Formats: sequence, C-alpha cells, structure tokens
Amino acid sequence: MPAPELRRAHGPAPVPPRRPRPTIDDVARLAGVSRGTVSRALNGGRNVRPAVLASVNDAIAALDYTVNQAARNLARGRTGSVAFVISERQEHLFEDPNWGVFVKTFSRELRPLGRHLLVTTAQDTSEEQLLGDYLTAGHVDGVLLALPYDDEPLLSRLVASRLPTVVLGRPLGWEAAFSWVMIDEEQSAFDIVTHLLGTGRTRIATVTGPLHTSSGKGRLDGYARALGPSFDPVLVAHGDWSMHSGRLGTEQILERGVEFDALFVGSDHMAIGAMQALREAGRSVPADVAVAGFDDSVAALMADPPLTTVHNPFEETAVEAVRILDELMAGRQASPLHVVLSTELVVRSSA
Amino acid sequence: MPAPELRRAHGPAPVPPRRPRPTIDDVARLAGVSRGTVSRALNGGRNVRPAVLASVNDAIAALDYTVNQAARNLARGRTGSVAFVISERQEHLFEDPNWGVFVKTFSRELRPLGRHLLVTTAQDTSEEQLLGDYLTAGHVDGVLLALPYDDEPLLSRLVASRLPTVVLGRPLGWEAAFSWVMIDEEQSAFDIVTHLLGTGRTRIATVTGPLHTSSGKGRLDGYARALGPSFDPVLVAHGDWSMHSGRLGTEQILERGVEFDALFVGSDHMAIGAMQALREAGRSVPADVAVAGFDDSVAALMADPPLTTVHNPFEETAVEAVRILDELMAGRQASPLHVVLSTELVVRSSA
DNA sequence: TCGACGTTTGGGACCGCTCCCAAGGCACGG
DNA sequence: CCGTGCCTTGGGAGCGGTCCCAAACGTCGA
Repeated sequence: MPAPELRRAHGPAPVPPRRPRPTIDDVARLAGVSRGTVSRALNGGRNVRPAVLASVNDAIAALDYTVNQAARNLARGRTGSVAFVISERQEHLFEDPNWGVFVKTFSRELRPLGRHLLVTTAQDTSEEQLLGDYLTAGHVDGVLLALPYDDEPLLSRLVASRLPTVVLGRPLGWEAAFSWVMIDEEQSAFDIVTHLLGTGRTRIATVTGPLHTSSGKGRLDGYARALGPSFDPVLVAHGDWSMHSGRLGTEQILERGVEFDALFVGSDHMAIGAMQALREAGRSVPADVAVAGFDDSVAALMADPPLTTVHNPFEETAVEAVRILDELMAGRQASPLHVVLSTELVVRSSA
Repeated sequence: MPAPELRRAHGPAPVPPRRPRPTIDDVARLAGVSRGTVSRALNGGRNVRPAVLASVNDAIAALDYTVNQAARNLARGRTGSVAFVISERQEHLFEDPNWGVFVKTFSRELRPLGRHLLVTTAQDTSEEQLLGDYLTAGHVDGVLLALPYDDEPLLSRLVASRLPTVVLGRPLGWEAAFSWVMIDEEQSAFDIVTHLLGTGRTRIATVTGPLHTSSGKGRLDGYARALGPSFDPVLVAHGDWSMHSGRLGTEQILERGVEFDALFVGSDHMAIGAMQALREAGRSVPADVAVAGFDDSVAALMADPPLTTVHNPFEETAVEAVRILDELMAGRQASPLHVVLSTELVVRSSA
C-alpha cells in the first residue's frame, strides 16, 4: 500500500502540492482550438494558420506545457530511446576518458530529437546474448555501436533485426551491411610515421592495436606504407589497446635486441605503457627513442614528455553518428551510409 | 514521404518482414485469460493462481513477448527515465575516466528497474537554466546529481520541485534537504597523510581540491587533523581538480621556497600535474618528495612512479545511489537518506 | 455565379498497458 | 445448508498523445 497522503500540521515552509502536468487538451481549451490542431502546432505547425499557431504557442507558454514523451512514443509506436552499446571486450574503452565524449555528445545531440540515450554494456558472452535479446525485442529505436570486433555475434543479430544501427569505426567484414563513421586510420598513421621519418629517425618500431579491429589494422597499414621497403616485422609487436599491453609489446621488441630510434604506438593509452617500458630499459624519450601515440586523449597530456599524436575527432564522430542514425530511424534513408572524417597531427615533445 | 516498401526480387537472404510486436492481448488470448490477469502476472504475480501464472509465462515465452515500456509508462504516469546530471563546472569530471564507472553502473542498475539513464550536461549558466526547466518539467522520474558546488542554483530548484534526487558527494549547505552518498573524505585523507608520516616524512605539503566542494574541504580537513599542530598554511595550495591546476598549485608551493619531503594531492589527476611540476623543479619522486593522490583512478597507474592513493569506491557509490533513488521514486521513503562509504589505502611506489 | 480543388480544422479511433470495480469461486463456520 | 469474506478473474475506463477522415472554408478560373 502506498504511503498515505501526509499532511503535516505545521511543517516548515508549506510546499505547494505538485500540480498535475497540463495536457494537450488543456492547451487546446485555452487556445480555443481542438486537440488535433495543437498536435499539428506541436509538430512543425504545417497546415495551421499563423494566427492560430501563435495563439496555441501562447497557451503553451501560459500553461508551461511540455509534451508527455511516454504518450507520444506510444502513439508514434516508437520507444524514444537509442542504445549506446559497448561490449565488454572493449572494456578498455572505459579506461580511456575519451569515450566520455561519446556519451556526452550523444546525449546532447539526441535531446532535441526527443530521444534518450541508453548506455548498455555486456559483461560477458552470455550477457551479450541477453543484450542482443534486449535490443532486438524492440526496446530501442536505434543502436550506436562502439568499435566492434569482426566476430561480434551482435553484428549478425543486428543485421537480421533490421534495427537502425550506426557503428563507430569500421566493422571489418560487415562494411556493406552497416552505416559507420570513422577516421581515415591508414592515412593518419601514414602521416604521423612520415613525421617521425621527417625528424631524422630511421628505425621506427610499432606496437599495434588488435589486428581484427579496423583501427588496429588500418594504423598498421599506414605505418607499413610510410616505411615502404624498409618495413621490418621484427620491429612490430601487438597490443590490445590497454596500457599494460603497450608495455608488454614494447618489452617484446626490446628483448629482440634490435635497435630502433622511434616508436609509433597504436593509441595514447598504450603509449603510456610503452614509455614506462622504455624508461625501465634506460631509454629516454625522445632523446633515445621518439614516441608517437594516436587519439590525442587526455592521456597524451599526462605523459611525460607530452605525446606527439593524431587528433581523433571523437566529438565530430559522435555528431555524425547521431545524424545518420536519425536519418535511418526516420526512414529517410534506407541504405547504409558511410562517413570518413579527417584527422590532424598534433606535435608535442615526445617526437 | 517515407521510402516505399522495397522488395528486391533476388536480394541476398530474403529478410523476413519485421513482425509486429506481440501485445499483452496476444498473450492473454494464447493463455486463455484476460488482459488484466496477464498484467498482474507481469507485475509480481500477486493474486494469480500458480497454474494460471505458469500458463501465462508459457504464452509469454512462446510469443517472445516483452512489455512495451512506453505504454507502461503512460499508464503508470511516470517517464521511465532518470537523469544523470553533470554541470559544466564539473567538466573536468569528463577528463577523469572514473566518471565512466558511474554511467556504466547506473545504466546496469537501472535496467532491471525498467528505467533508462539520461546523461545531461549544462554547457553554461543559461543552459543550466534550461536544464532545470527540463528536469522539473516532468521529463524524468528522478535525478542523480554529480558532486555539486554549494552554490549550485539547480539545488534549490530541485528541492522546490520535489523531484527525487540523490547527490553523489555531500551537497555542502544542503545536507538535510537531499539524499546523498559519499565516502568519508576526512578520514580517508587522514589515513593517507598518516601513512606519509609513518614512512618518515616530516614536512608534508598539500594541493587541495576546490574548498567549496565537500571533497575538497573534507580532504583538507583530514590532512590538517593528521598533521595536528605542525599544520602550516605555507605548505597548502589550492586547485580545481584539473591536472593543470595540480601543476600550478605545486609550482606555487615550490616558489615559496619552503622545504617539504611529501605532497598529498587532492586527486590522482591533479597529482599527475603535480609530479610534472616536481620533475621540472628537479625533485625526484619518491626520493626527494613522496607523492600521494586520491581516488585510485587509472591515472594513478599511468603515473611514473605509480601513485599511492586512496581507493574511492565509485561503483559501490553508484549502486547505493540508484538503490536510494529507487526508494525515493517508489515513495517507499520520504525523508532524505544519507550513506557514507569507507575507502581503502592503496600503497604503490610514489610514497 | 458556380464548381473544383487545396488548405484548415474538428474529432473519433487507436497505441498497449495499468488500475479499479464488480462478479464469480471457494472454504469455512454457524 | 446458507451466509460471509477472501481470493481470483474479467473487462471497462483511462493515461496523453498521433493519425486520419470528413467537413468546413477559401480561392480561383471558366
């Protein structure tokens, strides 16, 4: 039984009872028009005489009316929310403060669209199953998917469910099935490695991200193209984006006993680990080894010395993703859309 | 005009048309009961015969039915969502990866409650006004408020609107009006400074957070208590939680020309900046100056050497906050609830 | 002046669920 | 054997919007 209405005899500062929210009918009555007209006024005002539109807007202002999203969603047959899906295998994303930019930007861009952001994560494979159930059960109107691995089982379910989806990054092997927004990984990596060469470094090693991700693979490709024939596999190690793996990869290269005077790391975050390994091995940065990262996350500024890196336009990526998702959800666009954004080299003192 | 139904003659893998979602009536029909009974079964199953409950559940499983939240929300007269509010003045929060733990945990805890998480930020004061309008206009059922400053105008509006709210941290000056979840800042700071003293350090400086926040003030108080009569204002500087301010504060103390052999910094993030300043001044950590942070964020591991710090139970805080908010929203609890969580000292190599 | 046609407007029929009331069942005691 | 009261159950009345159809109203050309 809910708490009975409590009414204190001499409570401090008599709080006015919460007024029930005005409805569209209240507005209609005050403006002297019908419900239908108010509804039209609310939705763009097409086919409503300017004078009527004005009086409806006056009534709305007078009553402090705001539309009831639940009712609108029910009537429109949509849920009003969009899921931001991060599968646990990308848990490292949470370590990287930049992902917060996604949440912030999504939420900001979604609000004027009358949609909410649902942040969802799958702890493990069985939860990923549940997550798939949840998403395809019609609880959301669309999905924003963070950097999926190519074997993501979610991908096939999303395709089958025909749920509007935008992928952040390029879904390797599923490029044609999804809309996606990404940066030109290959070119960006090419640019920064070229910068390294331009400063006189000749033996450039790299610690890549996972090669089954578009970012990991693309950045390695750009590195390889910049080096051309002097590409040497002995200078290549692989990580999984985590800081720790950056350290391990660097240690592996060091153990091989080959000389190198520069290191391109697949992410700023891994670069922090890499620098720790270098320092422990007695190499100073940048004197002995120039280090370059990728992403321009706050980690790049935490590094000592601050990292030379590639600015990854996360915010722009998020804005584009929402724009595309809106097109998809509105049905204005049927076939997948692909956007490639450009990046910028940020030179600091590590290279 | 929406895209006309497209039906490719020989498309790859004929996609089945999206079936309309089953409704509660479909379930009722299949189970041979009425809508009302299904609704009861859906909501705890009270006053439903076990046999009937079972057949309803069978029907639900057979149809793959899931409740339509929009309809439920409309009928129940609630919005189904909860706002996580971060005002821009705490923008630095976004720099700190730990805040992602909040989003992740909130979303996970809210899901079984049938509620969504809305992440909202106010860019500036005028937007904060709009945010206040939005929140109090009945778009959300409750609010989770991140670490407000004591002069937060939002606070008074939230109190007036009687919107269920839980504050993360203690709202200085508004303790009695809100529910909140926090750690024992004072004791935690006391403990870590005592640890510093225990390692033989005698002159301990500090860079605090903003003193108009409960965390900034509480941590300074704990520092002062640990030092007792040897507390010396010349060893105290203030920051705003940002990495940069940690650097500035440390530089200020260094410029004063007083000697110190340990530094307690109000957050790991600021501690990174502090260590940069120390290093530039030629002091090594921990040989010349032991450094302790606060929060145990990933930044603590990025630091070189890794930071000794206080583990801040962000996840536990988030879980508690949602639990309390649920009580409030359900009306099971009318008066504000306060929870204080304990922390743990994490000793690494910086001190 | 009249008919055709485009623009506005009102209002009924939902959207899918919860809530509540009244009716039917059933066990139990007198 | 019947009345009483609790447990179950059905179904009507919303919740607050959108959408669509038909009626009312103009405008314009013949």
